[in-house]
Amino acid sequence: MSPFYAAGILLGRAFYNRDVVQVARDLLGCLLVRDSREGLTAGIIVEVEAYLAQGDPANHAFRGPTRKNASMFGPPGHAYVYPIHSRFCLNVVTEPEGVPSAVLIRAIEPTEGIELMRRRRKARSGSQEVADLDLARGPARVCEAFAIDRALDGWDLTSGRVSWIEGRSDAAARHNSSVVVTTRVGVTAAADLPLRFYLSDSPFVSRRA
DNA sequence: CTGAGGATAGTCT
DNA sequence: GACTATCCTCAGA
Repeated sequence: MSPFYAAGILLGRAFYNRDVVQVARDLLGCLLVRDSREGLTAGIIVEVEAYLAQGDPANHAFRGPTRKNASMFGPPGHAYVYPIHSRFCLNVVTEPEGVPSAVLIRAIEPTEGIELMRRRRKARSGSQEVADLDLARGPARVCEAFAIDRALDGWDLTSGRVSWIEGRSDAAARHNSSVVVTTRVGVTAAADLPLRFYLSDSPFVSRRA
């Protein structure tokens, strides 16, 4: 297996500097970590979507660079965080600098800091208790549970500080019996492209095919 | 389970 | 000022 995948090892620039679909598939089972003043949260990535640099009108960079999508044109391994409907979504930039492709993190299975995630999600949903299965099921919920907002737009995820991603764990690999491929959620353009990937046996996936 | 409605930053006219 | 959007929640069937 590629050294990219080593469990507990920080994913470096080379991991992200590859074809966006390949990176998307390889991110399944990896560990997203967020270190904040409130504490540490982490979880296994179970669902992602790819946004292509070419021929993909659903990509925010489809019509060229703007202030909003600037991070997508930056180096691979940086975060692209953008606001939507009063919430945020986290993408990971892939392929060489100047090529605006990215992977949307759509759902995570929490493994560390679960109590902190419960507090954050509860606070954001009108003090209603949030089921553990729903803590990070959906891209905006991921950002709420992990306290990711616009301040992290452009952040270098290979720095190993504040927020980063580690290679696939053995436990996740065992669970990763198969990957399901479907069309992307919530996009109206290029709605037929098979660019959503999730772990088939994870109950933390946002929507099943 | 599905569908309607809330809600806000960025972009365009 | 109007329109769009990589969504979420909840009411109703």
